[in-house]
Amino acid sequence: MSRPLTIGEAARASGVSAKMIRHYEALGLLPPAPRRPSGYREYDEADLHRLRFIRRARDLGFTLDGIADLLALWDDRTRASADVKALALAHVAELRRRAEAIAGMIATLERLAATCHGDDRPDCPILEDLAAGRPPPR
Amino acid sequence: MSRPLTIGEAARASGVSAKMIRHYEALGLLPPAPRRPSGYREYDEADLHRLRFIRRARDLGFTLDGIADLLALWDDRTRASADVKALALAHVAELRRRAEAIAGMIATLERLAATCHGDDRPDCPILEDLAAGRPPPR
DNA sequence: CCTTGACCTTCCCACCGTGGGAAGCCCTAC
DNA sequence: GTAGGGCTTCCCACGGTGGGAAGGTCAAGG
Repeated sequence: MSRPLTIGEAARASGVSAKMIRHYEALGLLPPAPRRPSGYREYDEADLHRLRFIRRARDLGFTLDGIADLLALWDDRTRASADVKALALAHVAELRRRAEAIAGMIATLERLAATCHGDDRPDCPILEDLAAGRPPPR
Repeated sequence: MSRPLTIGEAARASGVSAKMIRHYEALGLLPPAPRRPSGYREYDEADLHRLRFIRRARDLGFTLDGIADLLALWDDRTRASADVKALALAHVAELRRRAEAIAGMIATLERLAATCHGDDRPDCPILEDLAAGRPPPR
């Protein structure tokens, strides 16, 4: 039974900035915080829990939309674990797509950089390749 | 010596949308296009070349700032190829950082998903882990 | 010549997620 | 009672892209 926290304290304790806490509340990820007569928001342990949940999910690359879905499942004690797993795996698939895209870029750039002698002469296969600009696929 | 292109034709030929062509011009990545008396922009082969350069650089994940740097080097016929190579390798380093961050997320999520039985029972280690929310590193 | 439809112009607004900062009130410790 | 830090709301910015409104222009066909 501890004293309620101010938004700044909740921010420090959760790793979510005060600015973002207000924003998440406005988005509906958090229930509207109760207010002191002065208008100050108050937070308790349950709110901290939810904030840390959000923080962790963001660290795992979930979008706020995805987090909203996760929170809905979290709030529903009768959810099937399969639902959560499906969400997680769909996100993994998305992350893999991004990773592959990046890997492709790295491969191309490494290949180009390898053929660039990198001295003070001006000719450079990297720029030449960029300039070549093969026919745009779309 | 062909007829100048309209912005729409340049867009189709370069893979950069008309909207983005105007935007890039406003940003200074492209020189202001000459105009017909009606105000229509006109593009020639050199412009197409530059647009395809930008398109390709974006496909390789360069930011518009990075592209501005690349274009400056491209425009400077006396640049040292080492300068270009340094830019490219710095970008590769950045891409690698992103790829590693994503790989970490994937690893964590896969580990969690593996321990989630994924049936219609409600208990789920994925949500439990998110909820646990270890002390925020910052 | 005139209409039609595709194209162009500028302008503003949206997304996502986050931060900066102004103007003004509140709370605590001295 | 005053100083300082914290809180409130509000608007604006970033990067990069798209949507769409309101209006002018072009080419082809009748």
